[in-house]
Amino acid sequence: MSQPDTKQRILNAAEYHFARDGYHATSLRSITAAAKVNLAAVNYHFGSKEALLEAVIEHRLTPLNEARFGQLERLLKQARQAGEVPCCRDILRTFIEPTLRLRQQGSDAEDFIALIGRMLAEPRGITMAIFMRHMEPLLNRLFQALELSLSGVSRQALFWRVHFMIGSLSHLMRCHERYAIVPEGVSIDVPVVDLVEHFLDFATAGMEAQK
Amino acid sequence: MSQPDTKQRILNAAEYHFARDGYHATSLRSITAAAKVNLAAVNYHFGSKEALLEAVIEHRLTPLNEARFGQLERLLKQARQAGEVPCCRDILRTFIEPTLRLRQQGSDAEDFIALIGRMLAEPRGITMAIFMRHMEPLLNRLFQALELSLSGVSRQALFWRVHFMIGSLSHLMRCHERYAIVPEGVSIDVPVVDLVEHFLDFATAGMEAQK
DNA sequence: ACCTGATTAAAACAAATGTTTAAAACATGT
DNA sequence: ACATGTTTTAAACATTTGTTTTAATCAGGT
Repeated sequence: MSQPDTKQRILNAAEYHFARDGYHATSLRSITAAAKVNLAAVNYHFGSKEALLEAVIEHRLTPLNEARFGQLERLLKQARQAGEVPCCRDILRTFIEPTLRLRQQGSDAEDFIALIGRMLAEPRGITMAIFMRHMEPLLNRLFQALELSLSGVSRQALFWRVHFMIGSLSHLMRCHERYAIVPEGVSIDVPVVDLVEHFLDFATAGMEAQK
Repeated sequence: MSQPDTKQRILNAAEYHFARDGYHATSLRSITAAAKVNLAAVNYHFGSKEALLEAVIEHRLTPLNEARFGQLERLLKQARQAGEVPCCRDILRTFIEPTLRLRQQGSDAEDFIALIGRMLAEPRGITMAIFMRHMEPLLNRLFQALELSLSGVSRQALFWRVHFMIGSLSHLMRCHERYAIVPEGVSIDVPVVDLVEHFLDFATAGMEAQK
């Protein structure tokens, strides 16, 4: 009864604390305390703090990226069969929707989404390297698809726009409730579906912008 | 010959290292080593590591925000006198241009811009609190101006779009040269003027997007 | 019941952290 | 030249960090 889930408990606690406080500001002791396991368990099961981070990433990012990849391929195939070019909004949706879906309450990956956001912002080094290794193929495919759809936008401009879009997304993922700069009459607690549409409104228009 | 600039040397070194490695991952010893001052000098001149961070922020962000504020007010006044409503692109420009100008090489605040980007991404706590305290008035004013210009966009939607825009900007500020996902035929080393226009193309379209 | 390998537990380790202390060096005004 | 307040220096401080060690505990097969 004790062994089976201790590894999982560590993963969950690590996810939570890495997401909340960042990699460097999180100590193994706070993780093991939250997971109610012995301090040495981390090094026993994962080898090191860094390997633990990679395990957390691997555990969540792999399925997420598979979902994103699958949806994108499906869309492209569908369009190809219809002899059309997929529209920008649909392409972006394949990337954004599976992501933000994880953000909704009770998704059990709620924390992870903040962690990705944070990784995209952490300084060069471990976190970024790990993250990019897992993202590169998907990002390349996404860029390729967008290039197909937005033939009017130069390669250079498209690159920057994707960059901006990723920035918007990572910022959104990172900021759950914080940011007290909420004007009157605005609610932060908006259903994820609405949030996706808000994002797609913004990002699609930005992508398609005429010079 | 020794006293006059030791404080400044610490500030510069701190700026560099905080920007490069983040607040938590930077040790006072690496700062004082780079600044070629004694370790205790930090606590003597600034009181604590946290206070040093605040000093760095204060030192750079105050003039930057004054520039942004000034440009925005000038624009609004100009429009008011002409009986017009300032266009979204111009409003955004007052915010973005002074910012990215610091990014260009040899601006001596090159590091700082990365630091802001990083602060916007660091977990709740010290950094964010310090940063927000300095940003809130300007952000409120910016929101107000945008609301005036984009009367067709709901308050709620506008809030999110500003959020996305800030995200794009902070991501851009943070990523100088990294991000190896550079497609063929794309150059990262683009003049700041061009970068500003790329950004404004994207952000303005995103802001003005029809639902 | 006993052995074997895997897991947990408590303690200790060495290294690095921010901060403080106390004395030395310096500059400045008289 | 002296005295005074400021700055610099080197050393030490108490914590905290990730990791390792050693022994205890557990589970399952024979």
